[in-house]
Amino acid sequence: MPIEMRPSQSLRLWQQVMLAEVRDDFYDLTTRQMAILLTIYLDPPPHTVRALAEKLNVSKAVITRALDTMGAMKLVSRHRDEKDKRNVLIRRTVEGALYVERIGDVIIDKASELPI
Amino acid sequence: MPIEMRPSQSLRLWQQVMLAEVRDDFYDLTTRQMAILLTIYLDPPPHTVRALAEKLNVSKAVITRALDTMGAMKLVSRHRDEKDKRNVLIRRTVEGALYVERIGDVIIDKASELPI
DNA sequence: TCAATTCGTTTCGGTTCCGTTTCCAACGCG
DNA sequence: CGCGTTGGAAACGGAACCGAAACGAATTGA
Repeated sequence: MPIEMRPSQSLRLWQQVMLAEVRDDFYDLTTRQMAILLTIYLDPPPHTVRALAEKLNVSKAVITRALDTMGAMKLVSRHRDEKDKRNVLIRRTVEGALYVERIGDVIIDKASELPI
Repeated sequence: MPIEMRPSQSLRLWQQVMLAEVRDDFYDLTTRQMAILLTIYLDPPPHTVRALAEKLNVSKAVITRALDTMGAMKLVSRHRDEKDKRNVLIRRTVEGALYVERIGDVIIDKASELPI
């Protein structure tokens, strides 16, 4: 069964998750960074800079910088593609997996508390 | 009935909404700005800088700056409280209401498309 | 009345992000 | 081999944001 929500519920859910994120500010990711992170963790690998840039409709430089930031946070890691050494493959990390998992927990938690 | 989701569904929903936001970049709001905007539109007025700052657990300066930005985008408006002229009351705008409504539409849309 | 408090804004110095352009190593094809 | 193409990073100047602190105006209350 597909998830069904009324407009007021969807917005309230969004607000509650955003508030949780701001209040406990685990990592202060931008919307773009969050979209990149989730794509890396949810879509099947391999992930390259170029492919991510196309999927998000942004420039490659945006992806490179986001990977710099999230790499420093240890949320993702970069590795040269040995098959084609021009490519960089982006991989998940244990820390990143935990972070993403926690986001999912927050969403489910807030969804379950939603007024009917 | 409360909304129920499995972890994979919740994360996929989050990703899809983030991707929609990034790709069509309507307004490029930060997580904080989005939390503030939704609170103004979903929680009952009146909204003051101080109350918003407490609700989000951030400094008043953060709220002031976010209101500057979103005010320039015409998503919210500021008015002096005539009862107590130290206060600033933050109000909704037509443009902001449309924007918030659209976010709700995206969430519902993406939720309905979620794999079972 | 006048000092203390409250509210929101502004300023400071610093960091991070942005878009664009330029660069370089690796590839692939003639 | 040489040369155009590709993938990603680096460089550039500009814009936005940050926390902390200082600031004025409005209010309170002794």
